[in-house]
Amino acid sequence: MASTAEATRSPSSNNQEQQQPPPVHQQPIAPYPPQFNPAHYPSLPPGTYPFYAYPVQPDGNHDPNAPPTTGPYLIPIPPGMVYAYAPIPGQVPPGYPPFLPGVQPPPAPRAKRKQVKMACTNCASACKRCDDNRPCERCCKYGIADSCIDGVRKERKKGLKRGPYKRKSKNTPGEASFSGMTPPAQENQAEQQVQPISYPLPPPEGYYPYYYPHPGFVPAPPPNSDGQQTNGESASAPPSNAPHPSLPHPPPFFPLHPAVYPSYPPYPHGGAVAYAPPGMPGFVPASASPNGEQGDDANSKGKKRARPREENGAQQGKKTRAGNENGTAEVNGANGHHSD
DNA sequence: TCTCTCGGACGCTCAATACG
DNA sequence: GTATTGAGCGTCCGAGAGAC
Ligand SMILES: [Zn+2]
Ligand SMILES: [Zn+2]
Repeated sequence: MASTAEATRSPSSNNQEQQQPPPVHQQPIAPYPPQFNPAHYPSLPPGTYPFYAYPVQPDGNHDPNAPPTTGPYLIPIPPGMVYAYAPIPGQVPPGYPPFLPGVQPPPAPRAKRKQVKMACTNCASACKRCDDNRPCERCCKYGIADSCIDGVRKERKKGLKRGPYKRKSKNTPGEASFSGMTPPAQENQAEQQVQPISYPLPPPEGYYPYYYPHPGFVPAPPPNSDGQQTNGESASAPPSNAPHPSLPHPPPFFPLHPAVYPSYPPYPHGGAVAYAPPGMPGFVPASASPNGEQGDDANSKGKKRARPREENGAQQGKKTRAGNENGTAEVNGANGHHSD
């Protein structure tokens, strides 16, 4: 995408430099403009706010803790058209514009901790992060590489009776596929009737879905003097500006000029992770890669930190560890901690 | 400031259980 | 047979303490 606030507007907005509108994040939120049929979008949950995108790392990961590179990216579409959940909810990295005043970002979901399959004995006994290399990084760092070996996993006990399982039925109609991708703030709102939506691609871990007009399209320009709707195929528009073939004619939206909007890099694989309502012609995820690979392990895992460790027990349905909290931690040798 | 210790949160795995 | 559950067993976060 065109990176900063510089990159905005439609191709016909060449003479806008003189006006210098305020940064997008300082402009008021407006409803979807009429040319965007609201019926095509899920209703906007309360607290939605303009979308900020953050730079990606060279490896394709999207690290909100990384220092800003070229400054904040803002969706290069006129303000008011973009409503989204932040890709990293609840956070604005230092140096980035704040969320709109009075707008409450949804709480950040807890980042999932990634474990190695087997920690080396040194790291295991120190309760420190290990890696898959031998010697591991920590052992190298502390000069104990020679003793960096895998521990031995205990065999799990067999034949333990468990009693009946509770069956938690899968998605009942009406709640289904949104679950797990819905910001907690929205999930609580019973009145927010959410239609089951199946997304063409799963978002990278930690991302919420967001909705906005495809970044490659802007509202169609007003009719010309003939009263005819112009389109990208007209002589006044460059050929590369042709409307998406799937769009009705005349197209409701215009593709952006690729020179103005060359790409959409804030997301892995060089494209935005966009999820359009099903059946919306032209609203194709910008990064819907031909091979369908996206949000895979390689780019979405293992990058997150900062586990907010305050709220004890208020886990999202996380099992509680019976028997460990009350001094019986060593039963069965499980959690075999620091046993000397 | 760095390293070590360690309580305990939480991830991963897979046997037990449920179900078609 | 496959799918799901949920506990065993593991990793490792992060606070506190001690050493330098
Ligand atoms: Zn290690
Ligand atoms: Zn090691």
